[in-house]
Amino acid sequence: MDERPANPAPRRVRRTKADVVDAALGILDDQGLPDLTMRRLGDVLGVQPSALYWHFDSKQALLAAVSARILAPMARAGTEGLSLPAAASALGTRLRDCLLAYRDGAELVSSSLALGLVDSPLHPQLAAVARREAVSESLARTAAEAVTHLVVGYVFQEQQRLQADALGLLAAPGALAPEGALSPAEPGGGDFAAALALIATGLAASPAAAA
Amino acid sequence: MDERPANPAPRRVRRTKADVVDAALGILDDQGLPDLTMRRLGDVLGVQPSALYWHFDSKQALLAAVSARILAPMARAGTEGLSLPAAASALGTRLRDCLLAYRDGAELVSSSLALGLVDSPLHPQLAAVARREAVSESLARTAAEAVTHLVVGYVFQEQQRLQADALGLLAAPGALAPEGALSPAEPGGGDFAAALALIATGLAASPAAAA
DNA sequence: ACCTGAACACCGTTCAAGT
DNA sequence: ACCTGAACACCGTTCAAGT
Repeated sequence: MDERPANPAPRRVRRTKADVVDAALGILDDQGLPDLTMRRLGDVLGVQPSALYWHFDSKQALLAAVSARILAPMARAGTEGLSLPAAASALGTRLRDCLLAYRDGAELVSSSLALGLVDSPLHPQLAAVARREAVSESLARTAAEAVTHLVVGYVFQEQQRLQADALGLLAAPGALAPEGALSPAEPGGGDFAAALALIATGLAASPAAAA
Repeated sequence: MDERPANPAPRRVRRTKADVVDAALGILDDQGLPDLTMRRLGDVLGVQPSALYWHFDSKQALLAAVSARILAPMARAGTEGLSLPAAASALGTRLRDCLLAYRDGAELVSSSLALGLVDSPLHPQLAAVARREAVSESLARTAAEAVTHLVVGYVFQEQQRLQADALGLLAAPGALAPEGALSPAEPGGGDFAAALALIATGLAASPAAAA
């Protein structure tokens, strides 16, 4: 995955793919996705924007690598002893945490996922659970896709609201809302858990034929 | 919603908000979202790009109006005699049709929805069903959000694949895939229906206390 | 192998001014 | 009320050339 040579202690002065992704994650987290431009990234790395095209074919490819890094903790999630519904629920919660860990994480991952530039974060684990539990693998795939879309959609909305509220706190001209309720006119808040449970319940009630 | 004066047959020569949205939908459908720029839209309307800022505060506001038009058929969907799970399923299918009706429809609606610039397309109808069926309104809201995120996520991915395949058919350099299978390496295809059924099943099995 | 410098073909938005 | 013209401050990407 990296073009670093085989000899030990390479003492690089040049940037590597991982360095570029590091810098991009930094910009993403404290400036947001719209400010993650090739020019700003070049500035942070002390390099011309055009230099980035030696490391990545395009900005989309770069963003896919950033997405993969955001999703990396998903590969280390344990599902030992869990049923398929329980695993789907646990992995959905964990995916939400991964996306919330970086500003605009859900928006970024959403598009990398839609473009097929990053792997489905839940499928390998849920497929393994299905094999162990003698449940249909196609049900596992359906569960992975349903939970992924649900979580990404929820967190996308959640992160936009977080930023809107943050701007509101700084830029509200006259009447600030009392310190009680955030976002007064906003209807639906945090029933993410209820929605995730809906899918788990559906899984538990599904005719789970053997693979 | 429109600034057209009250007298009948106004014989306008100037553009109205609806005209701008019409033109935007045209560009969207046959050039795609990345080509829906204020400059191209000005060209189509025979107007300077800056003129669009008299009709809309920003490009985002314009895109929200386009999203609302794409979602307009949802308001005319009937749910008479349906249970909450059946209504959720039927409306989910109809939402998919709305999004598929325009190129990049899901991507566009996804961001308008996340930014809170467009109304939830399923909530009013499902809330009405819940009242009629004496089911908790919070369950209806959860169902509306879950189905919406699921459908939008699925169709987003679906539309990206459609375009990738279309490009592949035109641009494939040497070996074209045999006319049998589209997108050979693509893993999961069309179990959208299965995922939607998962939510409906979960709804049917939920403890639906009265509102 | 890794990067510079310069260019190309664009963007969204603002704003004074016109009619 | 509706729009022009010009400007501002940006974009992603390519490509010859350097080291």
